[in-house]
Amino acid sequence: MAKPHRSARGPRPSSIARVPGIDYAELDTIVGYALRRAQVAAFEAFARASAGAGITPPRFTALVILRNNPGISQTVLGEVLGTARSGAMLLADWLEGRGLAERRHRPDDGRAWGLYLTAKGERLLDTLRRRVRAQDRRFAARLAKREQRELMRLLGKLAA
Amino acid sequence: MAKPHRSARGPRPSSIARVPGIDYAELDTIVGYALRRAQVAAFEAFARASAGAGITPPRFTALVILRNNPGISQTVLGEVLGTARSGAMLLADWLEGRGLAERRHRPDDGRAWGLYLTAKGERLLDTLRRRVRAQDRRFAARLAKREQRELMRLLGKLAA
DNA sequence: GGGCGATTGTCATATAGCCTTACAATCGGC
DNA sequence: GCCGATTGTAAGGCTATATGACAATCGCCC
Repeated sequence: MAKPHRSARGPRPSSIARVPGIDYAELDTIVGYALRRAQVAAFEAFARASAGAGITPPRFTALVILRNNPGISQTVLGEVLGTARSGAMLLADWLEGRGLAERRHRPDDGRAWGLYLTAKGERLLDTLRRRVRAQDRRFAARLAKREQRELMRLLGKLAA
Repeated sequence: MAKPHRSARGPRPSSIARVPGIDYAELDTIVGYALRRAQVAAFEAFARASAGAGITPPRFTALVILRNNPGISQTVLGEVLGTARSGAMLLADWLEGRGLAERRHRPDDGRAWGLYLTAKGERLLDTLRRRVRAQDRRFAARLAKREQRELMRLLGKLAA
C-alpha cells in the first residue's frame, strides 16, 4: 500500500481523488494506504514547485545532500537515497551533464570520486529550495502548526 | 519529495536507513520527505505480508475494491487507483490471467465490462488481507494506539 | 430515427527509473 | 606483496506507467 504503489519512487503518481460511490472498505484502516495517499498529495506540491526543470524528488534530495556533504562518494549517495550504486551513478551523470555537480578525484582513495555542487548547482538549489519549502508549507497548511509538529514526530517514529 | 520518488507506486523502494555522518539539513523539515520515508517503511511491511504471490500494493487495492464494488468498470478502477485507463486494463488482464478476477459483459452498456472477483480471488484476498493487516498493525505498533488514531486523522486531512 | 460528440476498452509505442551482473582499478590488512 | 573487499562503471533488462489512436457503443438532440 505504500509508496510503491507505487510508490515508492520514480513513477509520477497522479492525484488519487476519492471516487464517489466507491466503497474503500478496509483500505481506510490501513496505515500504509493512508500514507500513500498523503504522499501522493505531497508529491503534487513538489511537482508544482519544481515545474520546468526536470527535478524529481530524488534529484532534489541529491542536491541538498551534496551541498551539505561536499565530497560525498557515489556509494554513500546511493545509501542515502536508498538505491543501488548504479542508480546513484546515473543520478550523478545527470547532474554532471547539466553542470549542476562535478566529480573530483579524491586524494585519499584512487577508486572513489568526490561529488561537489557547482556554482550553477548552488544557484539552482537556492531558488529550488525556496519554492519547494514554500509549496511544502502550503501543503502542510491543511494542518495547524501544532498538528504539523505532531505529524512530523509520528512519521519520524514510523521511519525509524 | 513524495512517493514518486518513486512513486508512487510500482518501483520497489528499498529501505532508506539514515546514513550516519550525513547531514540531512532541511530535508528533515520537509513534510513530503518525512512522508516518503514513512511510506517506504510501510511498504516493507506490505512486502513482507505479500511475499511469494506477485501482489503489489495496487494489485491488493484492486482486489479489495473489486470485492467491495463488484461489477466496477475498468475506467472507474483506474480512477480509484489514480492511473490511466490503459493501466487499469493491464491490471485487469493480470488478475484475469491468474484466475483471480473475471470480466462480464454488462447488460446496460455494450462498451463496458464489469469486473468481478472469482472464488479463487476471494480466497486469495482472504488470506492476503489477514496477513497485510497483521503486518500493517505490527508496523503501526511503533506508535501507541492513541498516536495511531491521531496519525490517521492527520493523514486524512492531508490527502483530502 | 438518424446523426454526432463523448465514453469505453483496447492496442501499440515510448519512457523513466531501477536493478542485476560483470569487470577493471584500487584499497587494506595480513 | 597477496588477496579479499570496495568503488565506479558499463551492458542489458524489467516493470510500471503514460500517450495517442482506434473501433464499438452510448446518449442526447433534432
